[in-house]
Amino acid sequence: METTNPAGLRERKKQQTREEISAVATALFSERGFEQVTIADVAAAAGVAKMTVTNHFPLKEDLVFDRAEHIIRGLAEAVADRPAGEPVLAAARRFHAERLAAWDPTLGHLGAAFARMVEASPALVARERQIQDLREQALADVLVGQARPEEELTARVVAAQIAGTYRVLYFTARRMLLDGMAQAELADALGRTARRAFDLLAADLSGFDPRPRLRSTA
Amino acid sequence: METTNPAGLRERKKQQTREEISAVATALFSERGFEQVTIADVAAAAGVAKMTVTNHFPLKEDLVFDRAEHIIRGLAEAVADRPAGEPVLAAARRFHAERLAAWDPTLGHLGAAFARMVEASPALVARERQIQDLREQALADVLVGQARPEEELTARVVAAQIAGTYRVLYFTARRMLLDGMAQAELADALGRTARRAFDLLAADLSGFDPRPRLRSTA
DNA sequence: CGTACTGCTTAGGTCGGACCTAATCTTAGG
DNA sequence: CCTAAGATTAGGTCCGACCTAAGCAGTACG
Repeated sequence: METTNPAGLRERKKQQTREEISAVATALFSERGFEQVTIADVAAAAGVAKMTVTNHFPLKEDLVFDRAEHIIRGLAEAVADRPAGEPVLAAARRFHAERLAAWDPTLGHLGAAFARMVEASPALVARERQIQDLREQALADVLVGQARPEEELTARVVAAQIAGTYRVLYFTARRMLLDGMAQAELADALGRTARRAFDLLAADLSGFDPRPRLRSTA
Repeated sequence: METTNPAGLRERKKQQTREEISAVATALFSERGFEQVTIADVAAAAGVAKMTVTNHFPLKEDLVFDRAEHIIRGLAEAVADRPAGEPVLAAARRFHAERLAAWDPTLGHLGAAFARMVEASPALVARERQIQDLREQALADVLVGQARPEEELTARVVAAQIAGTYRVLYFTARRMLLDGMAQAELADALGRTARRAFDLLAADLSGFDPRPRLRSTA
């Protein structure tokens, strides 16, 4: 039977094919742009059949975001597995700090070339947002599952706030990259920004009004 | 010249065509399901050329969400035009209450049949989320534009929190509809839920932990 | 009041992504 | 070995997105 032998030759070859395709695709995409490369191009360049590409990557966008599952599940699992007594928000904050310390690029810092490629393609931007929506969904599912029925709304609002903060931090990292910030500086800047963002999350923002003074109409 | 005569016969005919197409499409979609109807089907049923459909509705999904622009801009404009001295969160809360009082179905209560049609189609669910992301973007643009540079992060976090709350309320309305709640009850329930959600937004949620007591692993 | 212009609509395409079926080949396990 | 499982292949269909050129119906202006 042997469906998922972790080290079987079969499985290794499959992964090898998958990574070969992914590597070739990323190269083509950053060279010519996502929309200017067809799946047939990728297949030809990788020396496999078109169907093999779509078997490994059901959507063309998956060729770029091949760690989507990891991004989607990570936060939800970290919150689900948090130590007893740790509030949800603290767990989310800790998880972000941990990922940042491990320099996990799924927080948004996959490199300037990658960032430029994504921003140049509406399809990739849309897919990126969808992945982050799914991450919010996964987190909400965990929280709703743990909450009493009368807490469901609170659980969903908390999930939205946490996922929203992660999203803001993700795009902030992207903007820093595109502005040409060096990696050494980026790590520090991201850490500081994350601390500020999570502090804001816990703070009372009901008085926020960026326009209290009169200024000429922007 | 006369490019946009508001009451011209030309313009009226165009709107008439647009609405005819939209009506025919909605009927076909709720009858057979979104994916089971092609653009050619819609064109044939409406008695126009395929190109006419795609001229009025660049994406197939636009045949369903033809008020997208309205949804996207409404919140941002309400916040941008808020009275002097009114905090952002208060404006967002007031706008939601106003739209609910006017029974504006873009808050999520477009009818159970509509809700079922959307939920049955991955493409429509994705488009719906994208519209809500664009709404967040629009709000963030307004707030960032009004804020001082050092307030930018705060502005983005606030935008994410408000848009997140709107999204939670939207899907809560959807769930109520799908659960078969009657319209009379729905109006009331939505109002109460909205008040609770906006209260949560202002409250300190940093202690939220739906699992403080030990329960057997869910 | 007729004519020229504008721009909505039409016809008939191309392109590419998503999906399908059946055949082929390779490895794992009996 | 030899068979079952499953990865890969070949060759196709379908349909949404997009294009160009031509047709046609209101509008504006002389």
